[in-house]
Amino acid sequence: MVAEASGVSTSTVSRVFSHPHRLKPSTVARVTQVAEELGYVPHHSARALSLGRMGTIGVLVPDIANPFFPPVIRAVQARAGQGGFSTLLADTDEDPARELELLSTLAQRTDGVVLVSSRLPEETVRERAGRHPLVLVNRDVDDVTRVLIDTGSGMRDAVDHLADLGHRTLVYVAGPEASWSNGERRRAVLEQSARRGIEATVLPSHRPEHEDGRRAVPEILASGAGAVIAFDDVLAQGVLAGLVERGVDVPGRVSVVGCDDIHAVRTVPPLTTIRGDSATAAARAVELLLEAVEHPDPDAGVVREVVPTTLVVRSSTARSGLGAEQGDNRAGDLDLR
Amino acid sequence: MVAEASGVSTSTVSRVFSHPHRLKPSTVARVTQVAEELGYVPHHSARALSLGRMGTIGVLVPDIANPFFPPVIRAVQARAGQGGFSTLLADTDEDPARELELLSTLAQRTDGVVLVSSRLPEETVRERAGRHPLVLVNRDVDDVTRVLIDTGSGMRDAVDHLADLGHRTLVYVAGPEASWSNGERRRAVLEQSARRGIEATVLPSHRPEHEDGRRAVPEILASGAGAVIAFDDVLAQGVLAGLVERGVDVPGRVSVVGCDDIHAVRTVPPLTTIRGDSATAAARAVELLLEAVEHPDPDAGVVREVVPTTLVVRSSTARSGLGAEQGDNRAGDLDLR
DNA sequence: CTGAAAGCGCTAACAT
DNA sequence: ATGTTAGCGCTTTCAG
Repeated sequence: MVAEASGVSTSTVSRVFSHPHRLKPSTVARVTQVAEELGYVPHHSARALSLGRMGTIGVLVPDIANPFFPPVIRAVQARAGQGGFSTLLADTDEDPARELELLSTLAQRTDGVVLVSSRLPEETVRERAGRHPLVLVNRDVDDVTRVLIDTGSGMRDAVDHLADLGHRTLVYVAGPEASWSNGERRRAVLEQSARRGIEATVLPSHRPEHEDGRRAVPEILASGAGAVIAFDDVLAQGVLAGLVERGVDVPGRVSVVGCDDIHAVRTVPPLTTIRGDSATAAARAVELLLEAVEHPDPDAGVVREVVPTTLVVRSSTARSGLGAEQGDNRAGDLDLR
Repeated sequence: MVAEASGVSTSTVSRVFSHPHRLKPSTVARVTQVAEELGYVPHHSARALSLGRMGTIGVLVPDIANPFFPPVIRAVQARAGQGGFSTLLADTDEDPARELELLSTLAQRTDGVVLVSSRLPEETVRERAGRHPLVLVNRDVDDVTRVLIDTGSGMRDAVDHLADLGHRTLVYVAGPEASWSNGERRRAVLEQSARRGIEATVLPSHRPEHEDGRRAVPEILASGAGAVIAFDDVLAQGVLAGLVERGVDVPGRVSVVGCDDIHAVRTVPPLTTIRGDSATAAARAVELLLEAVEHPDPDAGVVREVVPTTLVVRSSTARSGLGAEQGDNRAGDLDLR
């Protein structure tokens, strides 16, 4: 190795880059100097091979273009960086097959992976977690370490809020079938609606995309419901757009609530939504993962953490029937197709 | 290695995973079988060390939460995946110091990096490109391979469009100072405005964030300009929101144009903007990078490619003075602070 | 078609 | 405080 041009052994050079404090300051200085001049940089793979560690963790998300995920990814990167780890990111495009494939690839290249909003079957997740350090975010699988955002509770608050405003009918615009969050949210909405005497219906299976929300509007109007709760803010915003296009007053004629409080998405009117601290959840997941990576303890037991949510009331929800007298739109009845 | 439990040598196992066709099908089958059972997976770092290649490229972007980048990142991942490479992603948070640091880290862990919208000084970029395969997107530095999106030309079209609508005054809401795109766009707006006899002013230095756009509104109104061109759609959407809040009619009283055609961002009214194919640009960048990685040719010469843009006219721009008679807002004069 | 042996660049005992 | 010596797990001539 060229760095011995500074008259020391490879071990010394190695130490300069790993345990500088165990060396005479003068040598450190000299070697650093020479290395700098020669543009020498420790070879990462060699280091990883020798150390038996990659210094890298992976993050797998369903859709990097969904504004819910960037803050999560950022938080993962930030927390991993603090621990001296880099982050490998991959996007599954909401496709379970691709997710499994990428998970395998990631597993080979990292010391552990944070799997966010996995769409994989429970058994598969459990099986993968057995082979490799793995922590879940937004997915509740027994025997696998996970950190959950309790949007179910937020949904119950949302239903209460709507009930308090006098609403008796509501539709839940569902998200991806394979999403655990969607299951939680739907169940919470349905149960709490029953409890509060609200008639709730579900419009199933939407990709969390603006267009999907927009396209759900005819059905929403056809249902005649006075309120809609969407799986997330992206869908909610699409619903809002579709409603506005048809001249339906929000919140006068129908109230809309979203989920996740994606502030990057500004709406008119500002959306009532459910806020959970996804960044904290992500950071916690990384901490749990690094713990498992750095202190592998066979019988450490898995952890299940839950971060709370709160309902943020803005201007997209109002008293039921408020807009009735406006009578300026019967769009729902006109444009059902 | 455990895989010799199948009665062959390590070389054979290695070949099973690299050049299966050079082996007797029966051995391949047997070894694959055993490997599967034992859950054996080739050790990535060892492979990389031996091969002298990582099988990974890096992407560095200023802000993963800015909707302009996810499609770019996706395109990079997709194209890299086709070439059998994984993708390492990092986010610089618009901070040059962090960018340089991350670039070094990435360089160690990858075979090459795609540097998107770099905020680094030209000299630094050139210097880094000398050490490591590097291709730029949205940044024009001599002697470094790059693919550019020609938004300058789009901006000229936008100015023409506005001029044709009778506008005589305009303000350009600038993006990050260190952004090459911003430089190009500002220059194009200024030059074309001069050419068309439009009086153009610049509101400098904004982060491409909704809030920053919103906050620029008082100054925009104070300028009395009838049109605003924003650095990008994120800022434009912020401007729109700020304008709406103050009851300023768009496009009646002021026309607004954005840039990038970030369709995830729906606005009311739909935004006139400049569309460029960022995904294609990103994919090209990866192709160029992989070419350099796979066929390192010292005197290959750098490449400079430009992808074109088009002006997409929607509903946020209209004839100058259209809304004058509405007289329902003098918000600009009232709310200057 | 397959085995044996050397080496990729680094780190970690083990000397000294 | 530093040099020596083995590997880390894989790929690859070179033999057979």
